[in-house]
Amino acid sequence: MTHRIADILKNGQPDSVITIQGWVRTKRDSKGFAFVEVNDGSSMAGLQVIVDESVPNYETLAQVTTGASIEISGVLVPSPGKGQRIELKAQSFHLYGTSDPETYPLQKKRHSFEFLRTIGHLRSRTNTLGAVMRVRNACATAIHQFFQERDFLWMHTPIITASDCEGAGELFNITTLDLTQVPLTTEKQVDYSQDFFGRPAYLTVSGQLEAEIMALSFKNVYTFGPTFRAENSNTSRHLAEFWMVEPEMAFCALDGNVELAEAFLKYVFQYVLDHCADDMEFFNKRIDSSVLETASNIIDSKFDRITYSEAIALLEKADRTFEYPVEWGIDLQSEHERYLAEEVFKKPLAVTNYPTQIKAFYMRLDDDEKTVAAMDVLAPKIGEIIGGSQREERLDILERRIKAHNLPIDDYWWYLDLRRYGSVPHSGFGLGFERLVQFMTGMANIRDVIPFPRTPLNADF
RNA sequence: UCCUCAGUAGCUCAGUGGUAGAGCGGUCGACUGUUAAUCGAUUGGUCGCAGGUUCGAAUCCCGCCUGAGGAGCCA
Repeated sequence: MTHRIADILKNGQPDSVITIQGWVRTKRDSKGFAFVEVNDGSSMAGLQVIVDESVPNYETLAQVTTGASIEISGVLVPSPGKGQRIELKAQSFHLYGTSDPETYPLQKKRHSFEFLRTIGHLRSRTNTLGAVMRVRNACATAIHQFFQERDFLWMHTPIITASDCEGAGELFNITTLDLTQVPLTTEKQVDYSQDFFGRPAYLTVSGQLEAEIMALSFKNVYTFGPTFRAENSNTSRHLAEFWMVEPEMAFCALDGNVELAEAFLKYVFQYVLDHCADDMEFFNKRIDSSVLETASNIIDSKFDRITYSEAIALLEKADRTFEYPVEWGIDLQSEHERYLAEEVFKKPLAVTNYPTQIKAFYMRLDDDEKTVAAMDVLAPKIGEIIGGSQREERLDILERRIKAHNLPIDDYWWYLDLRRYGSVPHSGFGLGFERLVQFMTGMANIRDVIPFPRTPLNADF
């Protein structure tokens, strides 16, 4: 039986006989003995192992270099050196796979994230990416735990969609047609009747509409899965393939939606602090010295709530000029969102009731019809982290709004049916999972918080 | 997609018209408690690609490719 290094570092007692398996991070040689630091991905810190001449096969230690895979058995002893409570005195070791130091790209020194992206198959062995992946895993666990504790059903909404009526962003077309010989109709259009689904098909850009179907059967549901946008956007906040969390609640108005969003963020941040303390300290020390403060700020402060109109009033009386001028009716720019979250409130806030013209057709029309029941949660440093709304549940108004947006109303037959048969007020929101991990860790680039980022011109690994 | 910047050794970078450089890494050696070990020696190049100007180009000009930051769009 082998031991997990994280458990040994935390609970390992002197004189215990243990076996570990992992990858060598560094080796420090001296005459007659060497220190080997081994990491198995279970924690930020590795276990320091002392191998001296008395160990069988000592001569093969020369091949134990950075990146090599190894199994070591020995006795735990208190460490006389600084930096670790205990260390492993090796009695035997087995070298599984060597790692040629001439060509192994990871060095002991710090690498740029840009370089690490070019070695996506090895970067997860670094301190930072290791910490990111553990935090990412904890976030995902926290999300499921949060919703499951509240009896939300996890719903697997489709990844392939045959209607482009979701209306958010550019879609990836999927097809089994021979692209070197595309069948054409008599009107010289692509003849999709010969394609796999007999019609154009795409990768999903949102599971919301299907989540609404499920909410109107099970009351509270959530989706958590991959989402695709074919936008040619090259920023530190966009991916072509990302994961999205979308809760949807029946018999729930906008207030309940804001309450859920607040409870959700607090829960996830607390969970990660509880389960990834070392990793979070690492981010605070090496990546962004404000992540711990931000986390406690999220957990401890009651989110403020203001309407869009109140937000505009605050921006208009701000003693500074914005690149984008402020007036009622504009969509809030990132500079506006950051001003509100970072300088006015200095904590997360929910902005509600945006102008009808700038929001999606499915958001519930307010009584004056000038605004809709939308909500965005704005956070310091990151801006919008959650976007959601109460959905329009009134059939006649929804039909009117679909027409006003010049959308093909026949495509929405099933969405309208939900308002025809047992319609109820319902609400939900969407959260970009990678942006949450970014927010949590302080990582500047979204490509470094997902194992294998897909962006324009980049689909390696 | 737009704007700005960048691309030189395995990595991080210096080098603004005249012999291709440094630190780190790697290799070899020394060292009985290291922690980014230390010390000594050594190794290492299609200067992104293609064209042009020039006696001479990493350096100046044109085009392209790739990356980063910002913007837009958004999650």
